Amino acid sequence: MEGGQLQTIETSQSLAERLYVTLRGEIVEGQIGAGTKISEPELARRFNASRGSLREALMRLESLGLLERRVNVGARVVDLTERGLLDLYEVREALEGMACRLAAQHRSDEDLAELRQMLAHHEQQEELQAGQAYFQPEGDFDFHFRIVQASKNDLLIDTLCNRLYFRVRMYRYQLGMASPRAKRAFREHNHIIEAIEAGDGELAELLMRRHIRASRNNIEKKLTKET
Amino acid sequence: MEGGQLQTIETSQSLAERLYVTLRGEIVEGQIGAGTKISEPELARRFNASRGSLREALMRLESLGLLERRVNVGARVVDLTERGLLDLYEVREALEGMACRLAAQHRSDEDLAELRQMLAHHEQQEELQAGQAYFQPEGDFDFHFRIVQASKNDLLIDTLCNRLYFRVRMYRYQLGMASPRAKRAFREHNHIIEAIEAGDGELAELLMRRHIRASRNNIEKKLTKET
DNA sequence: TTTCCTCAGATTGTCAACACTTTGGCTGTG
DNA sequence: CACAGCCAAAGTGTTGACAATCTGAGGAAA
Repeated sequence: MEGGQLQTIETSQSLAERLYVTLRGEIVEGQIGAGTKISEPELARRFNASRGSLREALMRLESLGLLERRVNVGARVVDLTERGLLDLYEVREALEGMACRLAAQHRSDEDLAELRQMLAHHEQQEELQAGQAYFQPEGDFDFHFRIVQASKNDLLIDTLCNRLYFRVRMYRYQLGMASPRAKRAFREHNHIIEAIEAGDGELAELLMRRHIRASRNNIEKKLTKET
Repeated sequence: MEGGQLQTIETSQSLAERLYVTLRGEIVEGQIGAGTKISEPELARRFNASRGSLREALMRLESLGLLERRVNVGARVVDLTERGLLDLYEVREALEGMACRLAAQHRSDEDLAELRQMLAHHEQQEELQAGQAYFQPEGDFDFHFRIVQASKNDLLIDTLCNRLYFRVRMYRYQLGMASPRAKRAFREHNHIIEAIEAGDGELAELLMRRHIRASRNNIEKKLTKET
C-alpha cells in the first residue's frame, strides 16, 4: 500500500540508514527535484547530522541509481529522460516476465491465495471509482510487487523490488504516468494470475510481457505526441 | 579480456574508489574467501588508509551484492550457494535475452563488425587449443559482455555489466564452472550473431535464452550429481 | 553440569577538523 | 571587447578521535 512496505523501517537502525530512507522518499516524490545539485553541508545541517553519515546515505542513493556523483564535484539527482523511462520498461518486461514464469513453476497455495485476495480488493476499488484510474497505479504496483515476490528468486526480487521499482515510482510521481487503461489492466492482471494458477509458466510470462509492453507503447505514444 | 575493461581504472581517482576496485577483485577471485568476516580496522591498516575511506569501499561492495552488512555487527563476504548460482542464471536468461532482442533491433554496422571480429578471434583460439576449454570462459564472457553493450539500453548495460557480471565471475572463479561445452557454445554464439545480423530480434532472444538455459541445466546436473 | 549474568575487549557508528580540488569572478593584458 | 591567468571561497575527500553497541569469556547461582 505504501512505501514503507518495500523495505521495513525498523525504528531507527542507524542514522545513515534513516537519512537514506528519508532522502530516497523525497527524491522519488520529487520534493528534491530531478537534476538538483546536492550540497553535503547544507543537507547535513538540515538533518542535524554530520557530513559523514550523510555521505553514507548519498552513496547508497548513488548505487540505487537515484544520484550521480562525480569525484571532487559532487552529487546531483538524476535527470528523468524519455529514453530512461522506456529503457526501464524494457528491463521490466524481461525481468517481470521471468518472474511470472517462475511464479507459475513454484506456485504455492499461499501465494495464490494472496494474489487472488489482492485482485478481489482491486476489483472492489475499481467498481467504486468506475474508470477513474488514479488509485490504480498503487494497486498496479502492488500487483507487480507481489508477483515478483512469488518468483522465489532472491536476486530477481532484490533487483526489482529494492532497485528498479524506486525508479519506476520516481517516474510515476514526477511524470505522472497514471495509466488510463485501468479496466483493461485489471483484466490483464486477472489473466496473468490465471496462467500462474494453471502452472503455465510460458503463458504467464507471455501475458506479463505483453502487459508491460502495452504500457510502454502507451507511454511512447504519449511522448511522441507531446514532442 | 580482463577485469580492468569492465570499469576503466583512471589512475587514482579517489582513494575510496581504488580500495573498492581492489577489494572487489580480491573478493571475486577468492583471495578474500566467500563467507569471510571483514574487519574494518584490519583492512584499513593493510591499505594504510583510514577507516572512513575503507568503509566507503565496503558500502559500495555491499550494494554490489558482494558483501552483507548488519548494523553494529559488521560486514562479511556473501556465501556462494547453489541456489544463488541458479538464480543468477535465471536473471541472466531474462536480461541477456532482452539484450539480444534489442541488439537485433538497433543493429549497427560497428557493433556487428566488432562482434564478428571477436568471434573470429575466438575461433582461432579454439582451434589452437582444440577442446580444452579453460580459455573459453573469458571469451564467453567477452561475448556476452559485448552483446549487452550492443543493446543500447543503459539500464540494462549497467545492471548486467556493472552488477551481475561480478557475481558471475565470482562464481566462475570459486566454483570453477568452466563450461565443458566449448565447441557447442561457440556454435551457439555464431547462431545468435547471425540472428542479430538478420535483424531477427525474436530469434536472437530465443537463442540466447536457450544458450543460457543450457549452461544452467548443465550446472544443475553437475550439482545434483555431487550432492 | 547447566544457565544466567556481568564485564572487559574489540568493533562499529558518528562526529568535527584538516587537506586538497573545483568553481566562478576578478584583474590585467592583448 | 575578448581572453587568459590568478585568487579566494566553497565544496569534497580524508583522517583520527570519541561514543554506542556487540561479542565472548568467566564466574555465580540453581
